[in-house]
Amino acid sequence: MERMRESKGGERYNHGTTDPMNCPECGGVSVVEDTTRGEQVCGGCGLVLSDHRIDTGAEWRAFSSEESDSRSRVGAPLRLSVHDKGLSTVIDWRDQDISGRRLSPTRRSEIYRLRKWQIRSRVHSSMDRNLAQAMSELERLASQLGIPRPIRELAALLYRKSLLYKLVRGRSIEALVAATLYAACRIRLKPRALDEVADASRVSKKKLGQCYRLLLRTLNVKVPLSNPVDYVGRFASELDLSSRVQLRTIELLHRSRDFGLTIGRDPLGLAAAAIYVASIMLDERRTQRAIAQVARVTEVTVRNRYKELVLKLGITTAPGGSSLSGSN
DNA sequence: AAGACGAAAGTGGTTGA
DNA sequence: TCAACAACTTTCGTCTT
Repeated sequence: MERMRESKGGERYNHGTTDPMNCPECGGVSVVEDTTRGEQVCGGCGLVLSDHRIDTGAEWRAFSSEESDSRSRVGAPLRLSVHDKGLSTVIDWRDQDISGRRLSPTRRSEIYRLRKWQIRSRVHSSMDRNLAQAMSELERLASQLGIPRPIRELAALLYRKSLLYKLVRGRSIEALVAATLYAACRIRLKPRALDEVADASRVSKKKLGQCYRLLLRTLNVKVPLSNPVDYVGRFASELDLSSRVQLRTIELLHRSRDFGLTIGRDPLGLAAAAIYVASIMLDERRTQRAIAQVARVTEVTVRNRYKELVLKLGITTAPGGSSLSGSN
């Protein structure tokens, strides 16, 4: 019972959002919500994962459905990718009240003072300044890579955690932001190539890789092994291939995994080669160069994987030349 | 001419002594 | 710390369609 009360090292987990991570203590995934206490507790070892959770439910009671409908709350949802979670007050620069009337001179000087302090207080600590900068970099990077909102929010959460662990010390904000985004994509099974993320940010691939590994080690985040199948959808749509080709590609990848062809191989190259084979099989041929470009590997790698695939899966080249047929 | 193929040399990361 | 190693890249010449 005593164990239930201890919160890990003064750390605060995200409040009011779903934590996608396992328990840092036992790695368990069964998280129990204790709504009366406002706590999130690991069902495996009893560690309190977060306390002071925000009750997002209504604070009023309604006794009829009309009453329930007539009461509501408005406002933007909490967003972790905005440094103050979108909660801060904004004082307009216009000297007008809500209905557009001009303010009296005394009122105006009062608002002027309020505005000044509001701006001063918004970014008050070094941590907030860091967050503000990091979150704008995150937005820039994520929109350049076309990464959807939920993954950005997860990246923001990872960044907030790494700030708590003081990982940014001695590293560039850009590198850590890029690393959190890369990790978030992989956690949500929408992996991007390390190259791709490094290109979009001003961070070298090496730095990015170092930051990423540090992130995993320190935050104890479990990232699923990168699976070539996860790349198929994106590559296929970039190459304008039909869903038939996608399905065939996935089938080929499953079979090649059974043959042990995937061990130690770059998943990007595997996905590329499988797409190449499937595109020929289903008569939607794309060139090795085009596929290699999309997958960010070289044609040589596509060729090598393709050769292995054809050899081990017993796919034969028909006398006609370019058409391939599987032997099941 | 474009695309595919293959050889050779070079690169960065991992492993084991 | 260093050498060996596997996987991958780059480059370039040749063959095929």
